[in-house]
Amino acid sequence: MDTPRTGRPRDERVDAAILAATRDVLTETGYARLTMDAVAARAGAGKAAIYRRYATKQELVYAATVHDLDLRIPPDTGSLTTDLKALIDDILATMGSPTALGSVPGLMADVSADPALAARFQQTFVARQQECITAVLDRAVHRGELQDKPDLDVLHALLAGPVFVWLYLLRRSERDSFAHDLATRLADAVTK
Amino acid sequence: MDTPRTGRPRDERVDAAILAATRDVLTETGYARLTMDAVAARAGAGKAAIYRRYATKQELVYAATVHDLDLRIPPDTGSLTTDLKALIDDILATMGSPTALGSVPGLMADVSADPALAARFQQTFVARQQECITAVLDRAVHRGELQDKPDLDVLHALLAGPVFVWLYLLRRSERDSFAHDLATRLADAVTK
Amino acid sequence: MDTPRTGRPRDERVDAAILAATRDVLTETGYARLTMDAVAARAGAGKAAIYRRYATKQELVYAATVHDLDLRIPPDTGSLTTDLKALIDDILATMGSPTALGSVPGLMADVSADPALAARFQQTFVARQQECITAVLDRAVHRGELQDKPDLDVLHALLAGPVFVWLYLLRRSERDSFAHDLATRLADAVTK
Amino acid sequence: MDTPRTGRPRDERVDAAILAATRDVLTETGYARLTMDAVAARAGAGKAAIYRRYATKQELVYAATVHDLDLRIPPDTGSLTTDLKALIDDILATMGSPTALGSVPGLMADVSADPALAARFQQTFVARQQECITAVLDRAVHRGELQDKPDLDVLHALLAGPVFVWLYLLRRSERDSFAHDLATRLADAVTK
DNA sequence: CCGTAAACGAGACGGTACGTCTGGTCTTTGG
DNA sequence: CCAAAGACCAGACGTACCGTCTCGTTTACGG
Repeated sequence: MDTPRTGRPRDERVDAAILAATRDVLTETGYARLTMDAVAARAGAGKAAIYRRYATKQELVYAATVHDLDLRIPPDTGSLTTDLKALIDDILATMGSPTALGSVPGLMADVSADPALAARFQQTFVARQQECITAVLDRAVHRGELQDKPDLDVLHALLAGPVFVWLYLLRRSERDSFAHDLATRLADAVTK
Repeated sequence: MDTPRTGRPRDERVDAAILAATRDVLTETGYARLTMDAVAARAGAGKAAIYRRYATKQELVYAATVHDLDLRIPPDTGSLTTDLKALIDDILATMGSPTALGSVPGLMADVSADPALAARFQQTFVARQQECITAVLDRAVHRGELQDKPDLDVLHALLAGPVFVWLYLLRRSERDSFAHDLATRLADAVTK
Repeated sequence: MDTPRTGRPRDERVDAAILAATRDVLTETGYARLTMDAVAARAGAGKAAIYRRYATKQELVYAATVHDLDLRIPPDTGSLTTDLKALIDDILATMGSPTALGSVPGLMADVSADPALAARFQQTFVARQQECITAVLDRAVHRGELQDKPDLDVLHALLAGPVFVWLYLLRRSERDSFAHDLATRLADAVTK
Repeated sequence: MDTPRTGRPRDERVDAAILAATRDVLTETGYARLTMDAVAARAGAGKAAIYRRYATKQELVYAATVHDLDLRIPPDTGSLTTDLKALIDDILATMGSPTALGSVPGLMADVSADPALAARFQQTFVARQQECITAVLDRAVHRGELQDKPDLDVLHALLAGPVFVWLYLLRRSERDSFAHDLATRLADAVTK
């Protein structure tokens, strides 16, 4: 490894302060108006301390945001429809937090512009969502609700896409009824 | 109105050159690295000529991009599934053009950050997509494939969301098979 | 020339404001604590306006300082000693101004570190001082006070050097008596 | 005093390495581009080892430079002119060394900006030069070459100033002829 | 057919943020 | 307690971009 053996170690409180400050600024002003100086000032840190950890502004926002978007495998609720509903609720909750609302659209733009960031996005965010979907589908197969599992990418797109569009583009109907309607229709779409 | 009565009229070739230059720059370098100076230089125009037409960079990109995203009402293909397939193909084609690939994610970030832009986005892009969806659903009801039409926003999210996710996030499976799979499952989801 | 033919011309008031602001900041805080941001703020200008005119901080300070160090040919006072006294007084006045006191030592360091700046320094400041010395010597020869003129560089060093040392290093004796003593001794040194 | 009584004694090799590294960097890149990190790296030392010895960058450069500028009382050569010549040669040699050429102008800027440093400069460098001048003058008085000694500060300025200007500003004529010419004229200036 | 008004290319303007670098301090491990 | 290593804060550096403004010139329309 290239881990240094000597010298002053990184201060974990600085790590935390930087990420917390980033989230604060994102929540208050949104991605477009986030500045590195503002984050540094808020964190009580120097800019060098930030750039020692993250090479660019995009990496910083990525790190501060993606960590909070982490999903847990949804608990078994007894049926495919309710499992999907739980998963959708979880995604809506994480992607709909005040911080996420301010940062995710900008983050998506960064990710689609930077292959390196895109690769990391695949391995963390996308992979994690697909794990959760796989778990739900496996349970449905085990219950006998499904004969064969649909293409994972298609189902992923069918689940995450509508949530994304509703959160960042439409946001008109009531949230829970949207989640319920979506879960029901997805179950139908999958079970044919 | 604020229509001027006298003075030199706007040169339409400048209009066209600006939009063409914007699309070129978007395609080559993407939204993040598009600069107004680059567009002006490419168009052989001054920056004032751009700002006379578009108040901000966002408006310029919006105008250059959204015009090409315009959908036509899909022709009647005889069934709901094939109608949906045609609509999805159309959306994939317009949103998947080289220009759109470079600009849409950034444009979405702008839209979600600027309420004024969001309103215009609703009235043009979103409304147009929903018109097409409504036409397809009406035909399905008329054919007797559907009893009652689902909530428009939910179906819109169900259709546009997966397309968006596949284009800008996943893009792994083959395009036509994705479109086919998605159309089939949407038809199932709608007809129950 | 590479003078641009089109475009907005430089605003002379900005030129003046930048130089005036530079002199103000030099006088108030000295060279070591002068910052480009402070100059820009004081001038009511953007940093780009400064860097469009001066490539580096050194060039800016050089331009702002050297202009004020310009000497006039001393008037004929009737004798070599009094001519030298007048010249020394002039140098003491220009190099001893509040702005010069704050900037000259730093400027000398820049000049001796940057050959390009040194060349310009030779052609303006140094050449101008030597013109004045030459004029004084010529008059002395014409009066018959001198048979042959001493080496110009040596006399230049003999005149400017002590002034420099007194101003920036010693500064203990009373100024006019120093000038008088120096002028007398230089006249002796020259006339043998 | 703040002399430590216990613990590990300072490593004299580190002392030497720091000063040697400072002189190397000064010679190679000049004062303006000397950084503490560069000195530390070159010395194979940590920055703390430097700051434990010198409070500021200025003090470090001062220490590294001034030590080499130390003059010895010039030996009696039999006449005022030759004594002055010997002293001038010594000053030219010390202030004209590669290290001094790179550091003295910057050092002068520091000294004139920082009263504390100026005081130490007076007590070491300036005082030492004046000791040498005094010794030369005393000998001249003793020989009967001089009736009364001139003002020490004025003579100091008359001697050191020209040397400084020639070394750092003009540097055109041949060195030894400059020294000879200067010594002769100073002797004339002093003896009237 | 001439004057007015607004368009045009070019590029300077004030302002803001970027990512880098430096100075001087602090904190670790190890001798 | 001292050593090297290197993280820390603060803040200046020079660059890039935005949206505005100013130049000198060109081009339509109305009187």
